Amino acid sequence: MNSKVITRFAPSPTGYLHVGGARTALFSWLLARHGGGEFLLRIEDTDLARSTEESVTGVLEDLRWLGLNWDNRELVYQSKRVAVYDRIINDLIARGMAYRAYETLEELAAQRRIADRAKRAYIYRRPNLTEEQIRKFEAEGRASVVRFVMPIKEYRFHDVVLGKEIVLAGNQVQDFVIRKTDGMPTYHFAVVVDDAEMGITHVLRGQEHLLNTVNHIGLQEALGYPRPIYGHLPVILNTDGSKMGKRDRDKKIRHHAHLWIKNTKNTPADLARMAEIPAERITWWLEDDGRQLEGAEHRKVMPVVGLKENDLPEILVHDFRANGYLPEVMLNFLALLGWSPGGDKERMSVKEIVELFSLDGIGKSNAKFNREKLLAFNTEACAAGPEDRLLAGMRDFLSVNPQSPMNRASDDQLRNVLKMNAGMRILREVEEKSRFLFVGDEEIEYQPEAIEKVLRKNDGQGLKALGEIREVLRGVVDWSAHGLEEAVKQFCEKSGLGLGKVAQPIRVAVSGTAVSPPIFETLAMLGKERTLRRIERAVALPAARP
RNA sequence: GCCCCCAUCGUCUAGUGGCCCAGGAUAUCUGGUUCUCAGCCAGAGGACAGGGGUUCGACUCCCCUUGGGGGUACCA
Repeated sequence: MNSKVITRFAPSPTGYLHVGGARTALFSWLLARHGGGEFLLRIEDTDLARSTEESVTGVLEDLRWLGLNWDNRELVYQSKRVAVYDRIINDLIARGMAYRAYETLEELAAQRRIADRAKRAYIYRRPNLTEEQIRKFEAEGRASVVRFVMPIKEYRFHDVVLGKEIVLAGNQVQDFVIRKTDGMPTYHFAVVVDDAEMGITHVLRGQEHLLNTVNHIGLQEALGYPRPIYGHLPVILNTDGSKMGKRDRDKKIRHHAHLWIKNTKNTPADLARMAEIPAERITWWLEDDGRQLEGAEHRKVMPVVGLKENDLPEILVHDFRANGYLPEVMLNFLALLGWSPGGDKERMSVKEIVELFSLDGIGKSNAKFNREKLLAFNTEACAAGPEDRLLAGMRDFLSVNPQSPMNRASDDQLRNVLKMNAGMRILREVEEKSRFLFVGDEEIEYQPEAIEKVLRKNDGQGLKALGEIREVLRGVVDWSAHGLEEAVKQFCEKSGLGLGKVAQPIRVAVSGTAVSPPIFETLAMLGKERTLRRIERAVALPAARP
């Protein structure tokens, strides 16, 4: 009975789920599913200031999209369990294993500075307060935290991912805070209590927690809790080696900010004004590549410098969804980021991954997130995907892109579009290449470069061809991809024009761009009437740049 | 500064002392296919960070150096 594996994912709802968190969740989920165990979800919202219900909703939705289902019907919210934590903390205090500490943040910072100047690590140890001092602090109404009396000794634990014993010397441990001035427990305390109460057997988490584990062990020993098995996952990095989620987006926005300033002859101060951010903040940011803006500031700067959300590299699970990656591909790719079944096996279904998963296949070193490979995986999955799978994927993609005109398409139309777009890499490409099929004939926006290059170049050669092919198309009776191909190819042969010289002008006329699905299928789907109307409109375009 | 972790092609990795002058994927390059984009097909180049040990034998074990990452919060 006690051999049953119980794992958990415990996000703190301070933002949406990013790929690092998703991978942690995935590995915990895999560990549970592989052994027929349980996977539980808990919301670590002890940081009242940063936690939001909105991000809880978002994280849950992303997990559902990925198919990482959890087994507890009732979610555990730490913020709702303060009474439980309080009881245990008060008991620790009564037993002399925890105590109130009265230093202000400033006082602590000053002590750290002193240690820093002496080139020592700052270690907090219990100050010797007299009864009288304590009474005075309390009388002053001075705020206090509760610190745990961390037994000073060497701590060691086995890490299943690293496959080794982690040792921390006694002089490295300190009395850490377990209850904050606002009355909330710290992460370190709540995590220990909840893991024990939920019967968690295996804790997989990011490597940033590696040394925190000794604090948790200290607490477990004081409270008489069993120690779960720990495994600390390597970090996922950006291509430039920075931590994933941090730098890539900032870098791109900064780049565009510089371009914007250069091209529009504006100043950083103008940018600051238009983005409604203090000018000092913007100049501070722009003058050093090592500096970064906050997410909220990014969102203000982006529209000013002409960037849209999906111009930025994807970091959040939701970004990948909104760009049209398939969740099972994300899972496959994420699983491979730091784990391998051994041998040459790479493309796996979720079921296979569950079957093959094991802790000792997890790597120890940090991995850089490689978008090209993910793209290749997605391309392959799209090519292999059954029609219904792709249709469902497309519907899901459209549901998170409600502004797309393709939301108007029927299932049959979508199936058709999907088929025409064989070779797609992500569903967003399908949308971008085919959306023109679902907008009104008068709403087609011609791209200036396309007009120039395909229609006007060489004395309006394209326009001329377009005028001629219009007549041919008017006479086409069998308006199917096949019938159209026959008619157009015949025309090409007769007039000595390459197919490209004819297809491109038609493409621009019906889509407004130089890129579309194969032309005959496209025209067949658009229908004779709409095709001719769009060609009319294009033919009427001025022959030279106005 | 102090503490901790890590180290195979550009990237993700296989490899657990001889099967490896290192395999796969992706990216790159070359050629082919094509009405655009994408795709597809064929082929090529590309790595054991450096230095010491241990051993008959090290990519594999040990040590040092270097490099990368994490922690050093009343954030998680």
